[in-house]
Amino acid sequence: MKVEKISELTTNRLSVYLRCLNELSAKGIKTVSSDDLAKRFHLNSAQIRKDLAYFGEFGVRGVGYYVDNLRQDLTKILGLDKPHNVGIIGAGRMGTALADYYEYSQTNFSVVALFDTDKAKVGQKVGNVKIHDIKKFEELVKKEEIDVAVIAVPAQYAQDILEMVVKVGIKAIMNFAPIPLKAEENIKIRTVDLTISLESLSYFLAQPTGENGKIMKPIAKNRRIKKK
Amino acid sequence: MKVEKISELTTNRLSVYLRCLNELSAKGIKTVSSDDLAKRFHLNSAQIRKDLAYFGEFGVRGVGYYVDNLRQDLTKILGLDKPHNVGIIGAGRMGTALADYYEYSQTNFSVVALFDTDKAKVGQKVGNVKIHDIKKFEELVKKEEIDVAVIAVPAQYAQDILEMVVKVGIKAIMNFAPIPLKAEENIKIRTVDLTISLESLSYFLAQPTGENGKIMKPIAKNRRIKKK
DNA sequence: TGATGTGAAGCGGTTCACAGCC
DNA sequence: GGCTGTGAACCGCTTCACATCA
Repeated sequence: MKVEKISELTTNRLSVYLRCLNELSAKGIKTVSSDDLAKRFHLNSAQIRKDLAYFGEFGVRGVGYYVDNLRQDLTKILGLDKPHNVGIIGAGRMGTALADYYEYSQTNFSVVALFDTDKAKVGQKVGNVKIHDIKKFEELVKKEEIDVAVIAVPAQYAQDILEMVVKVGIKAIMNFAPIPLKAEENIKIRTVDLTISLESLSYFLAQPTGENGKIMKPIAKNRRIKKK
Repeated sequence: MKVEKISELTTNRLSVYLRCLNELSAKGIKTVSSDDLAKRFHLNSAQIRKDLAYFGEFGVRGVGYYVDNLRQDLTKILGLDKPHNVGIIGAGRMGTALADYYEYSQTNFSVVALFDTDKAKVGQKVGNVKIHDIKKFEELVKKEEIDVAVIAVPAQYAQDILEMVVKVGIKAIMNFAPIPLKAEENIKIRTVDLTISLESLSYFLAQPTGENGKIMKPIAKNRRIKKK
């Protein structure tokens, strides 16, 4: 077992493995080999083994992995056995949508408060979640034991909001503002940038495609004739 | 200039560069060097130059890049000068939130239709966008010239929906179902998995942190004592 | 002189392939 | 015999460093 730092790519895949195992478990399957798992879900068996090996020896040679044991182990590794309270900052379209979405997805995260500067919104509710004045953020973080913040404000305010959030002691942040945020090393920021995602589809659609539909090459766009 | 295939990492960064240039342009700045750009926005100057070099020679040695020229070039490379019509499949929380969100974000994408199987939803409107019966998908794709699909249905239906979407000739898909989808090579699928994002925060919060707050190492979770 | 464009080096993640163990 | 756990090979992306050119 390695004790080096684990790549986020690895932990993301653990989430995927856990889902796969949940499916298998629901089907009543008791053990699974890395090869079997890989074939069923279009994964790579060597990668599964390597990812798991970072955290311990979960398999049995000649047999594979015990589905339910591994499910429990991954749940614990991912911290999905501990509850967290979420505060969403920005009660605009994105913020309210996320509040609504997360409220009804059964996870270990529960949304306990929304925050906004707009007086007209403060006091209203989205589902069962109340919208508070952003000035009450610190107070609510203490009272509701919020340990995760979701930033869903316009890009230009995002960095300032982040700094406020960090100052209050929150260490895990999900950012939906289309801008990369900067914080210290020990703060975890996960940015979901829907604009970049759309623009990557736009790029794809803008490509000239060959017979087989594959992207052939970029459009030459030189303003000058290349000497070499 | 290279003509190899371009990594998605590169094109994602082009989106970022374009935003940065828009900011500079708004400030009235006319030229910028890769070093300057990198320092202002916490990027890497060599990477900026390399990314741009895939598409042509946009810079002037000894000067840098002309902000407005480069903005235009990137806009064209990313295909942001051409409009696209989007159909969102799944008028649940996620689908309606996205419809609402995208409708008011000024991009070259416009949401023209929502689709659902639920008869109670069909006929209703989200903002200005009507919800249609999923059976009318092909018809609407033709009529409204939809060329981008957003999949916002529960995980278990996502793969089937994808296949329906592809069959109708759509080549660019954004997937919000928490499951990796499989399609042919010439189809572009961009998956945004909010569950994995949350679980990665969960993992982070579950880690034992040292003095400096850094993640020290994974929890040893071996069921057996390691022999070696 | 100053900044680009780019080959080469460096680095991290993935895949291979097999020794070791059940 | 079968499957894990893992060193080694491989591959692709990032960063360096400098020849090139306005």
